[in-house]
Amino acid sequence: MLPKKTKYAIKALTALAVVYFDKKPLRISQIAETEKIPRKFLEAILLELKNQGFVGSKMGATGGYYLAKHPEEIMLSHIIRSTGGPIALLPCVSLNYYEKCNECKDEITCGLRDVVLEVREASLKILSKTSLTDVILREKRLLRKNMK
Amino acid sequence: MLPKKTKYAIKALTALAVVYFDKKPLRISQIAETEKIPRKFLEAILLELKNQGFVGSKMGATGGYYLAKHPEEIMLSHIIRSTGGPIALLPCVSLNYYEKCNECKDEITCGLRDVVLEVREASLKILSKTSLTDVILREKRLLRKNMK
DNA sequence: CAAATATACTACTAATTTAGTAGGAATTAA
DNA sequence: TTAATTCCTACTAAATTAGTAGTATATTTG
Repeated sequence: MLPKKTKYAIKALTALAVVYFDKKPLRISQIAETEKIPRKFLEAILLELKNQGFVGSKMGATGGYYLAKHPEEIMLSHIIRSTGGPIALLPCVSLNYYEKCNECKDEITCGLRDVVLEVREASLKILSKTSLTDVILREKRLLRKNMK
Repeated sequence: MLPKKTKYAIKALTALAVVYFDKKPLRISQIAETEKIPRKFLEAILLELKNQGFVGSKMGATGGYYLAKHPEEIMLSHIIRSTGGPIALLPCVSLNYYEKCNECKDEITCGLRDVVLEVREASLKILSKTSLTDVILREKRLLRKNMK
């Protein structure tokens, strides 16, 4: 499961992506309200996202956050990794949270590892080609579909 | 990530699957040693797997555990679910650990949910058709491949 | 029957992770 | 100068994970 932090990060970045072309920053409290994310927690998350280059910020009155890259360039896999949400089912097949498997004498010939490797690849295939723009597009499609 | 419990469960069941046709039970301590699983922890896990119908047991001297079903019938998805390892990335798309998403006004039109739903389906497709027999087969194949 | 060897079962516990919160410093616009 | 905002450090409470301890119960074998 992804931590809430990761989910909040994706939600917040998507909110910023929606207004990307407005060229005006969005306040933390605005995002917190519309996305129903605890204010202070979101503050910490956005700060981290800033340090990782996803967003930029403007301080002081009329300040706020804005996307630092084009929403098409920000992939869900990037966000997940940067906010500590591992994609792999086991550490021994994780690209970013790799840990040697203590039990296995030989990882290369582990049958279980072979399976979870396949699962990771299937998941990553989707997450690494889905951008913030795609998330917004999906939302729009779903809305249309449910209007009818 | 899957909890260690789940990983240990799969490892232990695979060990039992290997000797399935011997018709003799395997002692906890034997499994614990060869799979490098903490003895007492494995004891608790096997007991749970027994209550869930995966394995049977024989008490007393010469006792131990054995698979209660044919290894081809036991799928990784079953084991993962029964030992508390969620497959989905978010609770709102989990079949067995579903929880309503507090943030979403409408889950049906959530773009993020749409993506993680796709990821869950891709993962499940693999895990629900991979049996203990398949895990052993993969292991054998990997061994041959690495011998050359 | 007694001893040895298993599993069965209940009840803890210690460490880690998660999901936050509190409070003030720094910055900027009006 | 004041109000509004982000920046930053330092906590904290609750939940989860990964076990362990100890004893009861069952079974084989001599």
